[in-house]
Amino acid sequence: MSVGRPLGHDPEAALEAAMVLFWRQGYEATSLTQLMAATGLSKSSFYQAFGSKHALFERCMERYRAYMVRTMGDMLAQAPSGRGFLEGLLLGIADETRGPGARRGCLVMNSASEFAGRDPAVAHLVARSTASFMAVFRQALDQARADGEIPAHKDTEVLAAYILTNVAGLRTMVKAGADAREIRAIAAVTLCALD
Amino acid sequence: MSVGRPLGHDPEAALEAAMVLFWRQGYEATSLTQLMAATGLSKSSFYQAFGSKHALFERCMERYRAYMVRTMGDMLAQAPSGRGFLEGLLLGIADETRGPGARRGCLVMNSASEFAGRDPAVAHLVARSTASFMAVFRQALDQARADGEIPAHKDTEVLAAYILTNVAGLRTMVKAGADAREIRAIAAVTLCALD
DNA sequence: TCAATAATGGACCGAATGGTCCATTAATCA
DNA sequence: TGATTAATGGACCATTCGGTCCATTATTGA
Repeated sequence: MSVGRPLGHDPEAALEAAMVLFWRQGYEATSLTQLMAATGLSKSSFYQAFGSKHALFERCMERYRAYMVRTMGDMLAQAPSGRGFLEGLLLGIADETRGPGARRGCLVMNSASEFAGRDPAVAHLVARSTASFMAVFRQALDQARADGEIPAHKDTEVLAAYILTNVAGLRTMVKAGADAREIRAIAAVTLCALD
Repeated sequence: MSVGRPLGHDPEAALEAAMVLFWRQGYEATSLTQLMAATGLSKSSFYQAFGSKHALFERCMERYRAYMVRTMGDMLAQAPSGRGFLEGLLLGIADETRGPGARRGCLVMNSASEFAGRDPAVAHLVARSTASFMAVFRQALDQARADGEIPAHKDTEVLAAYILTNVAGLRTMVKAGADAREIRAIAAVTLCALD
C-alpha cells in the first residue's frame, strides 16, 4: 500500500492534544513550543504533519465541532425527552467550574471572541459550528414541542439561537468566576423562557 | 502650584484611546506600537505616564467599568420604567452589529475569556465589574417588581445574573456573526423569562 | 538664572515568536 | 539493493515583543 517508513505517531492523538491546548489557552497564547510538547512532535515533524500553526488550529476547530455535535447527539438520544436534554445541558455547565478542563469555555465562542471577524477562515469555521450546534438544539426543541413540553406556538429556530446564546453566556460566566450554585440558578431561569 | 513643564497631552484622552483599542482587539493582540500611535505618546512618555502595558490595561478596565455603570445608570434614570430599561438594553445590542465600534463585545467579558483566571489582577477586576453591572440590573429589576412589571415572587438577584449572562451571550453572538434581526429575536425570548 | 518636570527619539536589550532548511537515521516495500 | 517516506535535532532566519536608558530639548515656577 504505502511506501516508506510508516508514521511513528498517532495523528488523531496529536490533534486531540493540540485541540485541548487551544481550547484552554486560545490561539495566540498557545506557542509552538507548547504545541510540540503536547503533540510529542519535533518542530520538523510538526510542520511536516500540519503545515502551520494556523492550519492546525483550523483542523482543531473542525474536530471540536464534530466532537460536540456527536457528543450532544448522543446525549439527546439517551435523554428522557427533548426538554430533559436541554435541562441537563444547561445545568451541566455548573460542573465546568470544577475538575480537569475547568473554565475553558467553548472553543468556538472563545475563537469568535479572540479573532472577532479579523480572520475570515476562522469566521467561517465559527459560523459553521454555531449552525451545527443550533441544529442539534432545534432538533431537541422540535421533539420537546411535539411531546407538549413547550408551547406549540413557539418558534424553535429562534429558541435554538436563544439556547446557544445562553450556553455561551453561562460559559462566559464560568470564565468570569461564577460558582456552580450561581450557574445552576441562572440556568433554571433560562429554562423559564421555554414555558 | 506644580513645578516644571506641564503635561503636553491629555491623560484622559490617552486612556480613552487605549481602552478602545483593548476593547476591540484584546490585550495580547494590542501592541505597544499601536498603543503609542493611539495615545499619541512616544515610547518614553508612554512608560513615564503608565508604567507598563499591563498597568495601563488595568486602568482601562476600571475606566470601562466606571463608564458602563455611569451610562447604564443614566439610561435607567431616563427609561420609562425598570422593565423598559432592560428591554432597551437587550434589544439595543442589535445595534452593535453596525457602525463604528461594531462587534467589540464587552471589555470585561472579553478579558475574562482571554485571561481565564490566569491573571489574578485581571480576575479581580472582572469580578468587581460583573458585581457592579449586576447591581445596576438588580436596581432596575427591583424597580420593575415594585411596579408590578415582573412577578413579586421572583428573585431579583438571580435575575440580575441572568440578565448579565444574556448580555454576555448576545454580545458573543454578535462577535460570532449574528445579524441585528437575530439578536432582536433572541433578546425578545430572553425577556420572556421575566414574565 | 536655576531647579524641576516633561517630551522626545533613538539606541539598545534579551527573549520569544513562527517558520525554514538540511543532513542524518530509520523503516518499509518492490 | 534501492527507492521512498518518515523522524529527528539543530542551525538558522527575520521579526516582533515589552521594556530600559539616556542625552537633549522644552516649559514652567521660584
